[in-house]
Amino acid sequence: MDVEKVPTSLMASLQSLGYKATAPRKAIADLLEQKHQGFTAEALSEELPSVSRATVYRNIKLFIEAGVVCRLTLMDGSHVYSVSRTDHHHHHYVCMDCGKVEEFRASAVEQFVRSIAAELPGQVVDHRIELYVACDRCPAEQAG
Amino acid sequence: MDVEKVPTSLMASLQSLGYKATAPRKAIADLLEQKHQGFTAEALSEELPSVSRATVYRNIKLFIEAGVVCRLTLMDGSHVYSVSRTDHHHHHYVCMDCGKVEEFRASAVEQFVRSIAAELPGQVVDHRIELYVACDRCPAEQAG
DNA sequence: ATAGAGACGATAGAAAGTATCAATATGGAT
DNA sequence: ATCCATATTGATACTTTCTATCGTCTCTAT
Repeated sequence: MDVEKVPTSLMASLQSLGYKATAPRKAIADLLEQKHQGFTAEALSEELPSVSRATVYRNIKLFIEAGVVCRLTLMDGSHVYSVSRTDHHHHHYVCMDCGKVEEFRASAVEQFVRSIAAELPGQVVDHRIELYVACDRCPAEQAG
Repeated sequence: MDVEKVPTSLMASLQSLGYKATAPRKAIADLLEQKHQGFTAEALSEELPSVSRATVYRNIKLFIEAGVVCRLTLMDGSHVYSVSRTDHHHHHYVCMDCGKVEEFRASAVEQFVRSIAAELPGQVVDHRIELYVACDRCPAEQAG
């Protein structure tokens, strides 16, 4: 289990895909840089009243496409988004109470996926692993 | 990786929780017994025009509560439901093409989850593992 | 400075699921 | 077998989350 920080700015990652550096986009990127909890699209939109809701949704999609934001599914089926701090394939655990999201990598999982894949007909195209936790320090960690 | 069939009827599983055996409920249960692909709530509703959409949704929730139906999240974030054929804790793989859902158990995964849990602050409350596959035999397997 | 692709805001609409509530059906008690 | 309390249903309105449309505006390459 390890995580490597990749400090490239979120805006830069969109620009490298050819997307323009517009003001609303920068505002979203700047806000995302601060985020260390999972967030809903709606909440993000509310934090940026100067940016149209449609634009917030559009850009979340682009950030996901660029690989710098991930969408998680909570136990109730709702979605939260999380800024990715690593370049590498990884999975997430989410605190059900404070919304904090952490990334992990574990070769054991990937190995398991490969071994399952070998037993199945066809190809394993992708996989998703999510852990839902109740972190001990929630009350102390409520922040952006 | 193994699967144990539990042939108890879906209706019986609701009745054992104290829910009544109504005609719409039976119709839903009967249809579910046939299902070997994942399905959306909407599609199920369309297959049962004699049952109100609200009743279909309500009962899917009850079947999930009873542990005989599971909700999966596809890669695009949409939800499909799948009839569970086992009593035991398990995970799923879904064919992205034909919608077929299979259950698997693998002690390696559970062991991994325990080992991750040991490294985290707090408790791992739950976990979800989903594999997305493209099964070789899709065209031959399109059926209810 | 300009032009054209890309992006934006505003708003309407789609998709998926939930709430409300009057009418009905079920299952246990009699 | 009948009755009754309560669970359940259907119809519909509503909510939430997200997408499409479209006319206008803004980047960025030249």
